Amino acid sequence: MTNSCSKEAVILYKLHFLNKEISSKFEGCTGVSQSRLELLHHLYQVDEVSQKALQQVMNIDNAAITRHLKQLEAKEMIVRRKKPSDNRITLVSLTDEGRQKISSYQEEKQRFVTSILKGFDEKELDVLLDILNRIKNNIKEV
Amino acid sequence: MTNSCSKEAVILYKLHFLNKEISSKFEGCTGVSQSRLELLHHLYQVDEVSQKALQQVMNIDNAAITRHLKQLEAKEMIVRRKKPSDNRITLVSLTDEGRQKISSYQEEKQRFVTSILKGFDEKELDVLLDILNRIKNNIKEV
DNA sequence: CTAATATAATTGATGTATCAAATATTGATG
DNA sequence: CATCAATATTTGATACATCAATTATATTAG
Repeated sequence: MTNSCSKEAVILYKLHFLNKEISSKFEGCTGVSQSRLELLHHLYQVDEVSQKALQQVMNIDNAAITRHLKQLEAKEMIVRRKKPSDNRITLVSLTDEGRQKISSYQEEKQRFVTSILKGFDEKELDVLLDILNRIKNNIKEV
Repeated sequence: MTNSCSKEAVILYKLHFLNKEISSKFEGCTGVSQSRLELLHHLYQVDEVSQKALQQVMNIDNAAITRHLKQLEAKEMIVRRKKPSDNRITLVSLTDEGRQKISSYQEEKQRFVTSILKGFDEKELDVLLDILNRIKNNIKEV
């Protein structure tokens, strides 16, 4: 892959590779997947949300939300109830146990991310953030 | 996700998000997944390889290789045969049609990656490459 | 030579994502 | 009010990855 490819192609390849590695290690270190923790993080910041709202903020498929929540419900980390004023809508909220558990996940995550970005100073982090934002904007136009 | 998080955590999140977007658009633009094209690219550069060797260079699970190849074989893009001197080993090679098709995939990929990295000059690409390499090295030690 | 071990590939179970179709409920219109 | 359209969620089919167990073959030690 490294030879006979444009520099851009190598970057794309490395991004892909990196992400696979990160996802795998993330789960190993924190005990939860990135997506799952992101979902929990959103719930952490509110009292109650509809699945629809969750789905939109997470930019993930409806079906995936349903399935995540089903599992989290089974583990008693969240509760769901129908919105009284509109029975189409399901409202989701964390249980107390859920809320507690997230704190420790977040700590693990912070430890993880610090080690991944070890050796980067503030200025470099900003450069990287800027790069990621620019790529994100480029993607939107594809 | 953007609030109440360390800069590092935001970067991790954005990397994750970016990759999801890229994967999705990549497939839409090129008609093939990143992994699949990477596999084909490796095959493109050699005459014949064992599945084992493919698996190692791609850093992907054995089972995933088997299943990719099964599909590619069904589409007549590759052929497989047992290595005569060791029947445990399966050797894989592209068909002529496979070889042709890859060329057009690669063109699409180049178009795609160029648009994703639009606005980045040579020096910035090097900076990004360097960053990705450093992160990769950090991950190895986690 | 035969039993134990190692290697390569495959298969089955599982996790997480997608899309498309089905279901339930609400709202709006003739 | 009856029907039709819109909205939220769920389910089923598919894709692609993992791990663990299985199969087939080769190698090695006794």
